[in-house]
Amino acid sequence: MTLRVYNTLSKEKEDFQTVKPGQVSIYLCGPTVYKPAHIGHMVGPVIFDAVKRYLTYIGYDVTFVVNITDVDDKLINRAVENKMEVSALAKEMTKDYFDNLDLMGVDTIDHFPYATEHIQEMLDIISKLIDKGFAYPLNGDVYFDVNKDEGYGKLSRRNLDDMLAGSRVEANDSKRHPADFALWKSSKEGEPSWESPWGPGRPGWHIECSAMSIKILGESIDIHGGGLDLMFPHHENELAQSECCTGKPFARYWMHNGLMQAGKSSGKIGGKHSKEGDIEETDDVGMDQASQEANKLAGSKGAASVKELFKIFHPETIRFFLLSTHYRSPIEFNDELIKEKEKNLQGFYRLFESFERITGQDFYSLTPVTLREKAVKLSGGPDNFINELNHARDRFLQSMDDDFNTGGAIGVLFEIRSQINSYIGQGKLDSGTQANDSEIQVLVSSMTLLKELSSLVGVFQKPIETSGSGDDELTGQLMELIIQIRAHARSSKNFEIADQIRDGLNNVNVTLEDRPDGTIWRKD
RNA sequence: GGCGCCGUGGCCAAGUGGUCUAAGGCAGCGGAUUGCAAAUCCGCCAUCGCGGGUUCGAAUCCCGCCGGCGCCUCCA
Repeated sequence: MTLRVYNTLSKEKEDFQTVKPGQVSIYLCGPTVYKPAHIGHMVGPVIFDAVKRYLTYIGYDVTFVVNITDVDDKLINRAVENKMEVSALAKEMTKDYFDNLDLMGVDTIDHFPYATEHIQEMLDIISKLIDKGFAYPLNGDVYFDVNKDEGYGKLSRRNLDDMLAGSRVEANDSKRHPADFALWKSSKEGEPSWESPWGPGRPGWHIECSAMSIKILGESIDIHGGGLDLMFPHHENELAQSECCTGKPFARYWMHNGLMQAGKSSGKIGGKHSKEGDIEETDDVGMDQASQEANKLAGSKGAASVKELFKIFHPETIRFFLLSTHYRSPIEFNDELIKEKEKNLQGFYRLFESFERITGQDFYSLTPVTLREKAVKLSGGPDNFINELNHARDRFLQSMDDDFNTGGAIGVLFEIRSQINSYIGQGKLDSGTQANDSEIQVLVSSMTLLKELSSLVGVFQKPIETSGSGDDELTGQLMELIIQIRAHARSSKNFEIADQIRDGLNNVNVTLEDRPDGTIWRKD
Protein backbone atom coordinates (compact mmCIF):
# COMPACT_ATOMS: atom_id res chain seq x y z
CA MET A 1 0.00 0.00 0.00
CA THR A 2 1.32 3.37 -0.89
CA LEU A 3 0.11 6.66 0.38
CA ARG A 4 -1.05 9.08 -2.24
CA VAL A 5 -1.50 12.75 -1.57
CA TYR A 6 -3.21 15.40 -3.65
CA ASN A 7 -0.81 18.23 -4.31
CA THR A 8 -2.23 21.62 -5.18
CA LEU A 9 1.00 22.43 -6.94
CA SER A 10 0.60 19.67 -9.51
CA LYS A 11 -3.17 19.35 -9.18
CA GLU A 12 -2.70 15.61 -8.97
CA LYS A 13 -2.52 12.85 -6.47
CA GLU A 14 1.12 11.92 -6.12
CA ASP A 15 2.91 9.06 -4.43
CA PHE A 16 4.07 10.35 -1.11
CA GLN A 17 7.81 10.79 -0.88
CA THR A 18 9.44 12.74 1.85
CA VAL A 19 12.43 15.03 1.74
CA LYS A 20 14.19 12.99 4.38
CA PRO A 21 13.47 9.27 4.54
CA GLY A 22 11.17 8.35 7.37
CA GLN A 23 10.49 11.91 8.40
CA VAL A 24 7.65 14.27 7.63
CA SER A 25 7.48 17.96 8.34
CA ILE A 26 4.10 19.67 8.31
CA TYR A 27 3.49 23.37 8.51
CA LEU A 28 -0.09 24.50 8.86
CA CYS A 29 -1.03 28.15 8.68
CA GLY A 30 -2.49 29.02 12.04
CA PRO A 31 -4.75 31.77 13.22
CA THR A 32 -4.35 35.45 13.64
CA VAL A 33 -5.32 35.67 17.24
CA TYR A 34 -7.61 38.68 17.25
CA LYS A 35 -11.01 37.23 18.09
CA PRO A 36 -12.38 34.03 19.59
CA ALA A 37 -12.02 31.06 17.29
CA HIS A 38 -15.03 30.02 15.25
CA ILE A 39 -15.66 26.57 13.87
CA GLY A 40 -13.84 27.34 10.65
CA HIS A 41 -10.61 27.79 12.57
CA MET A 42 -10.85 24.23 13.79
CA VAL A 43 -11.11 22.62 10.39
CA GLY A 44 -7.44 22.74 9.46
CA PRO A 45 -6.10 21.64 12.83
CA VAL A 46 -8.51 18.71 13.05
CA ILE A 47 -7.74 17.53 9.55
CA PHE A 48 -4.00 17.81 9.87
CA ASP A 49 -4.16 16.23 13.28
CA ALA A 50 -5.66 13.20 11.57
CA VAL A 51 -3.02 13.44 8.85
CA LYS A 52 -0.28 13.35 11.42
CA ARG A 53 -1.91 10.49 13.30
CA TYR A 54 -2.03 8.46 10.15
CA LEU A 55 1.50 9.28 9.03
CA THR A 56 2.76 8.34 12.46
CA TYR A 57 0.84 5.08 12.34
CA ILE A 58 2.37 4.09 9.04
CA GLY A 59 5.79 4.69 10.48
CA TYR A 60 6.88 8.26 9.87
CA ASP A 61 8.47 10.50 12.41
CA VAL A 62 6.30 13.59 12.02
CA THR A 63 6.91 17.16 13.13
CA PHE A 64 3.83 19.32 13.01
CA VAL A 65 3.99 23.10 13.32
CA VAL A 66 1.13 25.58 13.57
CA ASN A 67 2.00 29.24 13.80
CA ILE A 68 0.35 31.88 15.91
CA THR A 69 0.20 35.22 14.18
CA ASP A 70 0.20 37.76 16.93
CA VAL A 71 0.86 40.92 14.99
CA ASP A 72 -1.38 42.05 12.19
CA ASP A 73 -3.75 44.80 11.12
CA LYS A 74 -6.84 43.01 12.33
CA LEU A 75 -5.27 42.45 15.67
CA ILE A 76 -4.16 46.04 15.99
CA ASN A 77 -7.60 47.35 15.04
CA ARG A 78 -9.40 45.15 17.47
CA ALA A 79 -7.02 45.96 20.26
CA VAL A 80 -7.70 49.64 19.69
CA GLU A 81 -11.45 49.05 19.68
CA ASN A 82 -11.26 47.15 22.93
CA LYS A 83 -8.75 49.57 24.40
CA MET A 84 -6.35 46.74 25.01
CA GLU A 85 -2.68 46.20 24.43
CA VAL A 86 -2.11 44.21 21.27
CA SER A 87 -0.08 41.67 23.16
CA ALA A 88 -2.75 41.26 25.84
CA LEU A 89 -5.45 40.66 23.26
CA ALA A 90 -3.24 38.22 21.40
CA LYS A 91 -2.49 36.35 24.58
CA GLU A 92 -6.13 36.04 25.49
CA MET A 93 -7.15 34.84 22.06
CA THR A 94 -4.26 32.43 21.87
CA LYS A 95 -5.47 30.84 25.06
CA ASP A 96 -8.95 30.57 23.60
CA TYR A 97 -7.48 28.86 20.55
CA PHE A 98 -5.48 26.40 22.61
CA ASP A 99 -8.46 25.58 24.80
CA ASN A 100 -10.54 24.77 21.76
CA LEU A 101 -7.87 22.61 20.18
CA ASP A 102 -7.63 20.75 23.41
CA LEU A 103 -11.35 20.09 23.56
CA MET A 104 -11.36 18.96 19.96
CA GLY A 105 -8.72 16.39 20.76
CA VAL A 106 -6.08 18.05 18.61
CA ASP A 107 -2.99 17.07 20.52
CA THR A 108 -0.41 16.26 17.89
CA ILE A 109 0.96 19.73 17.22
CA ASP A 110 4.60 19.92 18.21
CA HIS A 111 5.35 23.63 17.93
CA PHE A 112 3.32 26.81 18.06
CA PRO A 113 5.78 29.50 17.02
CA TYR A 114 4.78 33.13 17.54
CA ALA A 115 5.32 35.68 14.82
CA THR A 116 6.54 38.32 17.25
CA GLU A 117 9.29 36.01 18.44
CA HIS A 118 10.70 35.61 14.96
CA ILE A 119 11.15 39.16 13.79
CA GLN A 120 14.87 38.74 13.36
CA GLU A 121 14.42 35.70 11.15
CA MET A 122 12.00 37.68 9.03
CA LEU A 123 14.41 40.58 8.72
CA ASP A 124 17.11 38.17 7.61
CA ILE A 125 14.94 36.82 4.84
CA ILE A 126 13.93 40.30 3.72
CA SER A 127 17.54 41.44 3.59
CA LYS A 128 18.50 38.41 1.61
CA LEU A 129 15.68 39.02 -0.85
CA ILE A 130 16.81 42.59 -1.33
CA ASP A 131 20.40 41.44 -1.83
CA LYS A 132 19.31 38.95 -4.42
CA GLY A 133 17.25 41.56 -6.22
CA PHE A 134 13.84 40.07 -5.45
CA ALA A 135 12.70 42.89 -3.20
CA TYR A 136 13.02 46.62 -2.93
CA PRO A 137 12.55 49.15 -0.14
CA LEU A 138 10.11 51.97 -0.68
CA ASN A 139 9.48 54.73 1.83
CA GLY A 140 10.07 52.57 4.84
CA ASP A 141 8.20 49.61 3.37
CA VAL A 142 9.80 46.70 1.59
CA TYR A 143 8.04 45.03 -1.32
CA PHE A 144 8.52 41.75 -3.06
CA ASP A 145 9.06 42.28 -6.77
CA VAL A 146 6.76 39.75 -8.42
CA ASN A 147 8.19 40.37 -11.85
CA LYS A 148 11.58 39.14 -10.75
CA ASP A 149 10.17 35.77 -9.80
CA GLU A 150 9.67 33.62 -12.85
CA GLY A 151 7.64 31.06 -11.02
CA TYR A 152 5.25 33.54 -9.48
CA GLY A 153 1.68 32.28 -9.72
CA LYS A 154 2.50 28.62 -10.10
CA LEU A 155 0.57 27.50 -7.05
CA SER A 156 -2.69 29.29 -7.72
CA ARG A 157 -2.21 29.18 -11.47
CA ARG A 158 -2.60 32.74 -12.36
CA ASN A 159 -0.45 35.09 -14.29
CA LEU A 160 0.25 38.70 -13.61
CA ASP A 161 -1.46 40.00 -16.74
CA ASP A 162 -4.73 38.30 -15.84
CA MET A 163 -4.54 39.74 -12.41
CA LEU A 164 -4.23 43.21 -13.82
CA ALA A 165 -7.20 42.54 -16.06
CA GLY A 166 -9.17 41.56 -13.02
CA SER A 167 -8.72 45.17 -11.97
CA ARG A 168 -9.46 44.47 -8.35
CA VAL A 169 -5.78 44.90 -7.75
CA GLU A 170 -5.59 48.55 -6.97
CA ALA A 171 -3.04 50.52 -8.82
CA ASN A 172 -0.40 51.90 -6.60
CA ASP A 173 1.95 54.07 -8.57
CA SER A 174 4.85 53.72 -6.27
CA LYS A 175 4.99 49.95 -6.42
CA ARG A 176 6.74 48.47 -9.43
CA HIS A 177 3.86 46.12 -10.04
CA PRO A 178 0.42 46.28 -8.48
CA ALA A 179 0.78 42.72 -7.29
CA ASP A 180 3.98 43.44 -5.40
CA PHE A 181 3.29 42.66 -1.80
CA ALA A 182 4.70 44.03 1.42
CA LEU A 183 7.40 42.12 3.21
CA TRP A 184 7.82 44.88 5.71
CA LYS A 185 5.51 47.76 6.58
CA SER A 186 6.55 50.96 8.23
CA SER A 187 4.55 51.38 11.40
CA LYS A 188 2.42 54.30 12.41
CA GLU A 189 2.37 55.87 15.84
CA GLY A 190 1.10 53.56 18.52
CA GLU A 191 1.40 50.43 16.47
CA PRO A 192 3.64 47.54 17.43
CA SER A 193 6.98 48.29 15.92
CA TRP A 194 10.43 46.80 15.52
CA GLU A 195 13.67 48.35 14.40
CA SER A 196 14.81 47.45 10.93
CA PRO A 197 17.33 48.61 8.33
CA TRP A 198 14.41 50.42 6.64
CA GLY A 199 13.13 52.10 9.74
CA PRO A 200 10.69 51.07 12.43
CA GLY A 201 8.01 48.78 11.18
CA ARG A 202 6.30 45.45 11.36
CA PRO A 203 6.21 42.36 9.18
CA GLY A 204 3.97 41.94 6.17
CA TRP A 205 1.35 39.25 6.20
CA HIS A 206 3.17 36.36 4.59
CA ILE A 207 6.70 36.66 5.81
CA GLU A 208 6.16 35.13 9.23
CA CYS A 209 5.19 31.78 7.80
CA SER A 210 8.27 31.65 5.61
CA ALA A 211 10.51 32.59 8.49
CA MET A 212 9.10 30.17 11.01
CA SER A 213 8.71 27.30 8.60
CA ILE A 214 12.32 27.62 7.49
CA LYS A 215 13.60 28.07 10.99
CA ILE A 216 11.82 25.16 12.60
CA LEU A 217 11.39 22.70 9.76
CA GLY A 218 14.12 23.64 7.32
CA GLU A 219 14.27 25.21 3.89
CA SER A 220 12.35 22.39 2.22
CA ILE A 221 9.44 20.85 4.05
CA ASP A 222 7.14 18.01 3.15
CA ILE A 223 3.63 19.31 3.65
CA HIS A 224 2.34 22.84 3.78
CA GLY A 225 -1.30 23.05 4.70
CA GLY A 226 -4.05 25.57 5.02
CA GLY A 227 -7.55 26.52 3.97
CA LEU A 228 -8.34 26.87 0.30
CA ASP A 229 -8.82 30.56 0.83
CA LEU A 230 -5.17 30.94 1.69
CA MET A 231 -3.94 29.59 -1.59
CA PHE A 232 -3.91 33.07 -3.02
CA PRO A 233 -2.41 35.37 -2.13
CA HIS A 234 -0.98 34.02 1.10
CA HIS A 235 0.53 30.73 0.00
CA GLU A 236 1.52 32.00 -3.40
CA ASN A 237 3.45 34.81 -1.79
CA GLU A 238 4.92 32.63 0.88
CA LEU A 239 6.11 30.24 -1.76
CA ALA A 240 7.58 33.01 -3.89
CA GLN A 241 9.50 34.73 -1.14
CA SER A 242 10.76 31.49 0.38
CA GLU A 243 12.00 29.95 -2.82
CA CYS A 244 13.58 33.17 -4.04
CA CYS A 245 15.35 33.43 -0.71
CA THR A 246 16.64 29.87 -0.39
CA GLY A 247 16.76 28.80 -4.01
CA LYS A 248 15.16 25.52 -2.95
CA PRO A 249 11.67 24.09 -3.25
CA PHE A 250 9.75 25.38 -0.25
CA ALA A 251 7.22 22.61 0.21
CA ARG A 252 6.83 19.30 -1.49
CA TYR A 253 3.08 18.95 -1.07
CA TRP A 254 0.60 21.76 -0.72
CA MET A 255 -2.58 20.52 0.88
CA HIS A 256 -5.64 22.74 0.93
CA ASN A 257 -8.73 21.93 2.88
CA GLY A 258 -12.20 22.93 1.77
CA LEU A 259 -13.98 25.66 3.65
CA MET A 260 -16.85 25.51 6.05
CA GLN A 261 -19.98 27.04 4.63
CA ALA A 262 -22.86 28.39 6.56
CA GLY A 263 -25.75 27.85 4.26
CA LYS A 264 -26.73 27.63 0.70
CA SER A 265 -26.04 30.91 -0.98
CA SER A 266 -23.75 32.16 1.69
CA GLY A 267 -20.06 32.58 1.61
CA LYS A 268 -17.99 31.06 4.27
CA ILE A 269 -18.67 31.38 7.91
CA GLY A 270 -17.76 34.56 9.63
CA GLY A 271 -16.81 35.93 6.31
CA LYS A 272 -17.77 38.97 4.39
CA HIS A 273 -21.18 40.36 4.89
CA SER A 274 -21.62 42.07 1.61
CA LYS A 275 -19.68 42.83 -1.45
CA GLU A 276 -19.67 46.53 -1.10
CA GLY A 277 -16.96 47.00 -3.61
CA ASP A 278 -18.90 45.18 -6.27
CA ILE A 279 -20.25 47.37 -8.98
CA GLU A 280 -22.55 44.73 -10.38
CA GLU A 281 -26.03 45.90 -9.67
CA THR A 282 -27.89 43.07 -11.26
CA ASP A 283 -28.88 41.72 -7.90
CA ASP A 284 -32.52 41.93 -7.13
CA VAL A 285 -34.14 42.02 -3.78
CA GLY A 286 -34.53 38.26 -3.63
CA MET A 287 -30.84 37.79 -3.78
CA ASP A 288 -30.42 40.24 -0.98
CA GLN A 289 -32.79 38.33 1.18
CA ALA A 290 -31.03 35.09 0.49
CA SER A 291 -27.75 36.54 1.52
CA GLN A 292 -29.26 38.06 4.63
CA GLU A 293 -30.72 34.70 5.45
CA ALA A 294 -27.35 33.11 5.01
CA ASN A 295 -25.67 35.65 7.16
CA LYS A 296 -28.19 35.14 9.86
CA LEU A 297 -27.31 31.50 9.78
CA ALA A 298 -23.67 32.31 9.89
CA GLY A 299 -24.24 34.73 12.68
CA SER A 300 -26.20 32.37 14.83
CA LYS A 301 -24.29 29.20 14.30
CA GLY A 302 -21.12 29.00 12.35
CA ALA A 303 -19.69 32.35 13.14
CA ALA A 304 -20.46 31.86 16.78
CA SER A 305 -17.38 31.11 18.75
CA VAL A 306 -16.34 27.54 19.17
CA LYS A 307 -17.01 27.90 22.86
CA GLU A 308 -20.64 28.74 22.16
CA LEU A 309 -20.88 25.84 19.79
CA PHE A 310 -19.58 23.45 22.41
CA LYS A 311 -22.48 24.38 24.64
CA ILE A 312 -24.74 22.75 22.08
CA PHE A 313 -22.59 19.97 20.68
CA HIS A 314 -19.90 17.86 22.19
CA PRO A 315 -16.47 18.55 20.68
CA GLU A 316 -16.16 14.92 19.66
CA THR A 317 -19.34 15.31 17.62
CA ILE A 318 -17.86 18.30 15.85
CA ARG A 319 -14.64 16.48 15.21
CA PHE A 320 -16.50 13.49 13.83
CA PHE A 321 -18.56 15.82 11.67
CA LEU A 322 -15.48 17.50 10.25
CA LEU A 323 -13.80 14.22 9.40
CA SER A 324 -16.87 12.54 7.96
CA THR A 325 -16.34 14.20 4.64
CA HIS A 326 -13.28 14.49 2.48
CA TYR A 327 -10.97 17.28 3.58
CA ARG A 328 -10.88 18.94 0.18
CA SER A 329 -14.65 19.27 -0.07
CA PRO A 330 -16.49 22.20 1.39
CA ILE A 331 -18.64 21.30 4.38
CA GLU A 332 -21.99 22.82 4.97
CA PHE A 333 -22.52 23.65 8.56
CA ASN A 334 -25.99 23.07 9.84
CA ASP A 335 -27.64 21.70 12.93
CA GLU A 336 -29.40 18.83 11.27
CA LEU A 337 -26.21 17.41 9.87
CA ILE A 338 -24.42 17.65 13.16
CA LYS A 339 -27.32 16.07 14.99
CA GLU A 340 -27.03 13.15 12.64
CA LYS A 341 -23.42 12.74 13.70
CA GLU A 342 -24.53 12.90 17.29
CA LYS A 343 -26.75 9.92 16.67
CA ASN A 344 -23.92 8.13 14.92
CA LEU A 345 -21.72 8.56 17.94
CA GLN A 346 -24.44 7.41 20.32
CA GLY A 347 -24.42 4.13 18.48
CA PHE A 348 -20.74 3.68 19.19
CA TYR A 349 -21.09 4.74 22.81
CA ARG A 350 -23.81 2.13 23.31
CA LEU A 351 -21.54 -0.52 21.89
CA PHE A 352 -18.86 0.53 24.38
CA GLU A 353 -21.36 0.14 27.20
CA SER A 354 -22.47 -3.20 25.93
CA PHE A 355 -18.84 -4.27 25.71
CA GLU A 356 -18.30 -3.31 29.31
CA ARG A 357 -21.39 -5.18 30.47
CA ILE A 358 -20.24 -8.33 28.74
CA THR A 359 -16.54 -8.33 29.43
CA GLY A 360 -16.24 -6.07 32.43
CA GLN A 361 -13.60 -4.18 30.48
CA ASP A 362 -13.51 -0.49 29.67
CA PHE A 363 -13.24 0.24 25.97
CA TYR A 364 -11.21 3.34 26.66
CA SER A 365 -8.61 1.32 28.52
CA LEU A 366 -7.91 -0.97 25.61
CA THR A 367 -4.42 -0.47 24.22
CA PRO A 368 -4.16 -1.17 20.51
CA VAL A 369 -0.98 -1.21 18.48
CA THR A 370 0.17 2.20 17.32
CA LEU A 371 2.05 1.15 14.22
CA ARG A 372 0.72 -0.43 11.07
CA GLU A 373 3.62 -2.84 10.82
CA LYS A 374 2.76 -4.19 14.23
CA ALA A 375 -0.89 -4.72 13.45
CA VAL A 376 -1.89 -8.36 13.63
CA LYS A 377 -4.75 -10.02 11.86
CA LEU A 378 -7.57 -11.14 14.07
CA SER A 379 -8.22 -14.80 14.52
CA GLY A 380 -10.09 -17.21 16.71
CA GLY A 381 -13.72 -16.27 16.23
CA PRO A 382 -16.28 -17.33 13.66
CA ASP A 383 -14.61 -17.25 10.27
CA ASN A 384 -16.89 -14.86 8.48
CA PHE A 385 -16.86 -12.43 11.39
CA ILE A 386 -13.09 -12.46 11.67
CA ASN A 387 -12.65 -12.19 7.92
CA GLU A 388 -14.99 -9.25 7.74
CA LEU A 389 -13.04 -7.43 10.42
CA ASN A 390 -9.69 -8.10 8.83
CA HIS A 391 -11.04 -6.96 5.52
CA ALA A 392 -12.46 -3.87 7.20
CA ARG A 393 -9.05 -2.91 8.51
CA ASP A 394 -7.61 -3.18 5.02
CA ARG A 395 -10.31 -1.03 3.58
CA PHE A 396 -9.93 1.55 6.31
CA LEU A 397 -6.22 1.82 5.62
CA GLN A 398 -6.78 1.89 1.89
CA SER A 399 -9.08 4.85 2.32
CA MET A 400 -6.55 6.70 4.41
CA ASP A 401 -3.83 5.86 1.92
CA ASP A 402 -5.90 7.52 -0.75
CA ASP A 403 -5.27 11.15 0.11
CA PHE A 404 -6.38 10.79 3.72
CA ASN A 405 -9.93 9.87 2.87
CA THR A 406 -11.31 10.06 6.39
CA GLY A 407 -14.88 9.97 5.10
CA GLY A 408 -14.42 6.57 3.54
CA ALA A 409 -12.47 5.36 6.56
CA ILE A 410 -15.18 6.41 8.97
CA GLY A 411 -17.68 4.52 6.86
CA VAL A 412 -15.67 1.40 7.63
CA LEU A 413 -15.91 2.16 11.35
CA PHE A 414 -19.69 1.86 11.04
CA GLU A 415 -19.33 -1.50 9.39
CA ILE A 416 -17.11 -2.75 12.17
CA ARG A 417 -19.66 -1.53 14.66
CA SER A 418 -22.41 -3.49 12.94
CA GLN A 419 -20.26 -6.59 12.71
CA ILE A 420 -19.50 -6.57 16.40
CA ASN A 421 -23.09 -5.84 17.35
CA SER A 422 -24.15 -8.68 15.17
CA TYR A 423 -21.67 -11.03 16.83
CA ILE A 424 -22.97 -9.97 20.22
CA GLY A 425 -26.53 -10.49 19.09
CA GLN A 426 -25.96 -13.90 17.60
CA GLY A 427 -24.32 -15.19 20.73
CA LYS A 428 -26.86 -13.35 22.92
CA LEU A 429 -23.85 -12.15 24.81
CA ASP A 430 -25.46 -9.00 26.13
CA SER A 431 -28.54 -10.55 27.65
CA GLY A 432 -27.49 -11.35 31.14
CA THR A 433 -25.94 -14.72 30.46
CA GLN A 434 -22.26 -15.12 31.02
CA ALA A 435 -20.11 -15.02 27.89
CA ASN A 436 -17.42 -17.66 27.77
CA ASP A 437 -13.71 -16.96 27.71
CA SER A 438 -13.26 -17.38 24.01
CA GLU A 439 -16.20 -15.11 23.24
CA ILE A 440 -14.76 -12.50 25.53
CA GLN A 441 -11.41 -12.92 23.87
CA VAL A 442 -12.91 -12.38 20.44
CA LEU A 443 -14.82 -9.35 21.62
CA VAL A 444 -11.80 -7.78 23.23
CA SER A 445 -9.66 -8.21 20.17
CA SER A 446 -12.31 -6.89 17.81
CA MET A 447 -12.98 -3.90 20.01
CA THR A 448 -9.25 -3.31 20.19
CA LEU A 449 -9.23 -3.18 16.42
CA LEU A 450 -11.99 -0.61 16.51
CA LYS A 451 -9.95 1.44 18.97
CA GLU A 452 -6.86 1.10 16.81
CA LEU A 453 -8.58 2.44 13.73
CA SER A 454 -10.54 5.16 15.46
CA SER A 455 -7.34 6.44 17.01
CA LEU A 456 -6.17 7.28 13.50
CA VAL A 457 -8.93 9.79 13.10
CA GLY A 458 -8.72 10.73 16.75
CA VAL A 459 -12.14 9.72 18.03
CA PHE A 460 -13.14 7.47 20.94
CA GLN A 461 -9.83 7.99 22.64
CA LYS A 462 -11.14 9.02 25.99
CA PRO A 463 -14.54 8.86 27.64
CA ILE A 464 -16.67 11.86 26.94
CA GLU A 465 -17.39 13.64 30.14
CA THR A 466 -21.05 13.59 31.06
CA SER A 467 -22.42 17.04 31.30
CA GLY A 468 -23.82 18.45 34.50
CA SER A 469 -21.88 17.12 37.40
CA GLY A 470 -23.53 18.82 40.34
CA ASP A 471 -26.79 16.92 40.51
CA ASP A 472 -25.42 13.60 39.38
CA GLU A 473 -25.40 11.81 42.68
CA LEU A 474 -28.91 12.79 43.62
CA THR A 475 -30.19 12.10 40.11
CA GLY A 476 -28.66 8.68 40.23
CA GLN A 477 -30.30 7.88 43.51
CA LEU A 478 -33.65 9.13 42.33
CA MET A 479 -33.45 7.17 39.13
CA GLU A 480 -32.60 4.05 41.04
CA LEU A 481 -35.68 4.54 43.16
CA ILE A 482 -37.93 5.20 40.19
CA ILE A 483 -36.64 2.19 38.33
CA GLN A 484 -37.20 0.03 41.39
CA ILE A 485 -40.77 1.18 41.75
CA ARG A 486 -41.37 0.60 38.07
CA ALA A 487 -39.87 -2.86 38.30
CA HIS A 488 -42.43 -3.72 40.95
CA ALA A 489 -45.20 -2.44 38.74
CA ARG A 490 -43.92 -4.50 35.85
CA SER A 491 -43.56 -7.67 37.80
CA SER A 492 -47.14 -7.35 38.96
CA LYS A 493 -48.16 -6.68 35.38
CA ASN A 494 -49.22 -3.17 36.14
CA PHE A 495 -48.04 -1.89 32.77
CA GLU A 496 -50.12 1.23 32.92
CA ILE A 497 -48.03 2.58 35.77
CA ALA A 498 -44.82 1.30 34.23
CA ASP A 499 -45.54 3.00 30.95
CA GLN A 500 -46.64 6.17 32.63
CA ILE A 501 -43.30 6.33 34.39
CA ARG A 502 -41.37 5.65 31.20
CA ASP A 503 -43.33 8.17 29.15
CA GLY A 504 -43.00 10.76 31.86
CA LEU A 505 -39.27 10.33 31.98
CA ASN A 506 -39.17 10.51 28.23
CA ASN A 507 -40.70 13.94 28.44
CA VAL A 508 -37.74 15.13 30.46
CA ASN A 509 -35.33 13.50 28.02
CA VAL A 510 -34.58 10.43 30.05
CA THR A 511 -34.79 7.16 28.18
CA LEU A 512 -35.31 3.81 29.88
CA GLU A 513 -34.09 0.57 28.41
CA ASP A 514 -35.49 -2.64 29.81
CA ARG A 515 -32.78 -5.20 29.28
CA PRO A 516 -33.02 -8.85 30.25
CA ASP A 517 -30.70 -8.21 33.15
CA GLY A 518 -32.29 -5.02 34.38
CA THR A 519 -33.33 -1.54 33.41
CA ILE A 520 -30.83 1.15 32.49
CA TRP A 521 -31.41 4.81 31.90
CA ARG A 522 -29.70 7.64 30.08
CA LYS A 523 -30.12 11.29 29.42
CA ASP A 524 -30.62 12.18 25.78
C1' G B 1 -12.91 39.52 -17.15
C1' G B 2 -9.24 35.69 -15.12
C1' C B 3 -8.18 31.14 -12.13
C1' G B 4 -10.50 26.96 -9.95
C1' C B 5 -14.05 23.52 -7.67
C1' C B 6 -18.55 20.81 -7.48
C1' G B 7 -23.44 18.22 -9.21
C1' U B 8 -24.10 10.19 -6.70
C1' G B 9 -31.03 7.57 -3.52
C1' G B 10 -35.71 12.07 0.54
C1' C B 11 -31.05 14.07 3.12
C1' C B 12 -25.53 13.49 4.21
C1' A B 13 -21.66 10.89 1.83
C1' A B 14 -17.56 7.18 -0.25
C1' G B 15 -16.26 5.51 -4.93
C1' U B 16 -12.86 8.85 -10.34
C1' G B 17 -12.07 3.26 -16.38
C1' G B 18 -14.10 -3.44 -15.35
C1' U B 19 -14.65 -6.57 -8.45
C1' C B 20 -20.18 -0.57 -9.10
C1' U B 21 -27.16 -3.30 -11.22
C1' A B 22 -22.50 2.19 -6.59
C1' A B 23 -19.69 1.61 0.72
C1' G B 24 -21.51 3.73 4.94
C1' G B 25 -24.82 7.00 7.78
C1' C B 26 -29.70 9.61 8.76
C1' A B 27 -34.86 9.22 7.70
C1' G B 28 -38.58 5.58 5.97
C1' C B 29 -40.77 0.64 5.32
C1' G B 30 -41.10 -4.82 6.62
C1' G B 31 -39.39 -8.60 10.13
C1' A B 32 -36.78 -10.74 14.70
C1' U B 33 -36.62 -9.38 19.88
C1' U B 34 -39.91 -6.91 23.82
C1' G B 35 -45.82 -6.99 28.05
C1' C B 36 -45.39 -2.57 24.95
C1' A B 37 -41.11 0.26 24.15
C1' A B 38 -35.85 1.33 23.97
C1' A B 39 -31.35 -0.72 22.21
C1' U B 40 -29.61 -4.30 18.77
C1' C B 41 -29.92 -7.56 14.54
C1' C B 42 -31.93 -9.13 9.57
C1' G B 43 -34.26 -7.48 4.99
C1' C B 44 -36.04 -3.50 1.50
C1' C B 45 -34.95 1.37 -0.47
C1' A B 46 -30.05 4.85 -6.56
C1' U B 47 -27.71 3.22 -12.72
C1' C B 48 -24.55 8.31 -10.68
C1' G B 49 -27.28 16.88 -13.43
C1' C B 50 -28.51 16.76 -19.06
C1' G B 51 -26.84 15.71 -24.22
C1' G B 52 -23.11 13.87 -27.33
C1' G B 53 -18.34 11.26 -27.87
C1' U B 54 -13.89 7.91 -26.77
C1' U B 55 -13.56 2.67 -25.23
C1' C B 56 -14.63 -4.31 -25.67
C1' G B 57 -16.31 -1.66 -21.14
C1' A B 58 -17.65 5.00 -17.93
C1' A B 59 -20.62 7.50 -12.16
C1' U B 60 -15.38 7.47 -13.38
C1' C B 61 -11.95 10.08 -19.63
C1' C B 62 -13.21 14.12 -23.63
C1' C B 63 -16.66 18.02 -25.65
C1' G B 64 -21.07 20.96 -25.07
C1' C B 65 -25.08 22.56 -22.05
C1' C B 66 -27.73 23.42 -17.41
C1' G B 67 -27.28 24.20 -12.18
C1' G B 68 -24.45 25.35 -7.54
C1' C B 69 -19.96 27.39 -5.33
C1' G B 70 -15.00 29.46 -4.25
C1' C B 71 -10.86 32.75 -5.15
C1' C B 72 -8.81 37.11 -7.69
C1' U B 73 -10.26 41.96 -1.19
C1' C B 74 -4.53 40.47 5.38
C1' C B 75 -11.43 35.43 5.86
C1' A B 76 -8.70 29.21 8.41
